[in-house]
Amino acid sequence: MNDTRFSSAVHLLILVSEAESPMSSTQMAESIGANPSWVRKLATSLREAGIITSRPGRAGFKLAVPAGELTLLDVYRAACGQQTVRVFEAHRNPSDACIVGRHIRPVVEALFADVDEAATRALREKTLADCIRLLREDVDRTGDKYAREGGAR
Amino acid sequence: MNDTRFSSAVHLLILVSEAESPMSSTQMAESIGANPSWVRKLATSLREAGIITSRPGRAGFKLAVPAGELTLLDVYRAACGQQTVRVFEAHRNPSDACIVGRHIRPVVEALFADVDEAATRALREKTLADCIRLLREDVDRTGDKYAREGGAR
DNA sequence: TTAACCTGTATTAGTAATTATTACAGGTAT
DNA sequence: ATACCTGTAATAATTACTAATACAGGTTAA
Repeated sequence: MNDTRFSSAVHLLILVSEAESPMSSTQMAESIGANPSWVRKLATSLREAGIITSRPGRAGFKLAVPAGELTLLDVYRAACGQQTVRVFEAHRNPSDACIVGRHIRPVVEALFADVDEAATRALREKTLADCIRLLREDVDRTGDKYAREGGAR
Repeated sequence: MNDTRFSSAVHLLILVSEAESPMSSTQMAESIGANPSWVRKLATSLREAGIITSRPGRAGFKLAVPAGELTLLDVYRAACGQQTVRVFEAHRNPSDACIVGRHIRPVVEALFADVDEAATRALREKTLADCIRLLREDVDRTGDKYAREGGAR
């Protein structure tokens, strides 16, 4: 997992939560800096997980859950399709001809499991509302205006 | 960072620590299931970090630090060239034309920093000796023989 | 009711990250 | 002096990720 789906999903959900007028996938893709089709696929994952709602033919994604109750672990699971965060990649072809090669897998898996669990726990402690709060703080800090160009975003 | 250097480095260090007779990079590459040249590059990183010693022209990598004092964070830093574990990748092109795009970076960075720190802490708590212990347990559990084919590996 | 825009999805192409391959200049040991 | 080794560079191949394109419907508003 070295993709940007999780990061983009957080961005997307902030847009969904905060936009004054409903945004289309194309508009969100422009804000995220990604491809509209890719964004729709990401949105589909979030919808299937029950995080947002959407309907064919009609702009207007909506949060299906209060931002304060949506943990980033939920977001991660939906966006990346994995129950637990996967921090490292195990080497794929250890040799069975060697005693170390024959037994390295469970070793690595046990180690990784602990790291993964620590990362997963960290994600569970945060919600989308925390993200929105951080964003607003940064907006305030920089003196930027929250509404701009018509207020839609 | 989605490569297998960390996982491979652990494997390599176990070999270095446990092999009865010194192994060459080619032998280690065979055990790891990777390319000899790539393994030598990995070994170079470990040597530069003071984790192992080696000399041109002569097989025989050696641990430069007691296995019980070598944390996996040390290994990670040497193998991957990063001070802290990097769990997620941030999306690269958020648009400055959008208020969310303008302020999402610090939000994402703050979130990621917490996750990274949790993962980094987990790595710091483990040593190479723990890995070797796990490996031996698995060897015992499966009834495999630790020495085999001459005992070298 | 038709034009404009939308979602959802599939397919293919492009790009970037990762590893393999090859090569070779020396060092070391038997 | 032969065989094997490390260290390193350059290039190719592979894989993972994203972009691009297309299109079948759904929806809205003039």
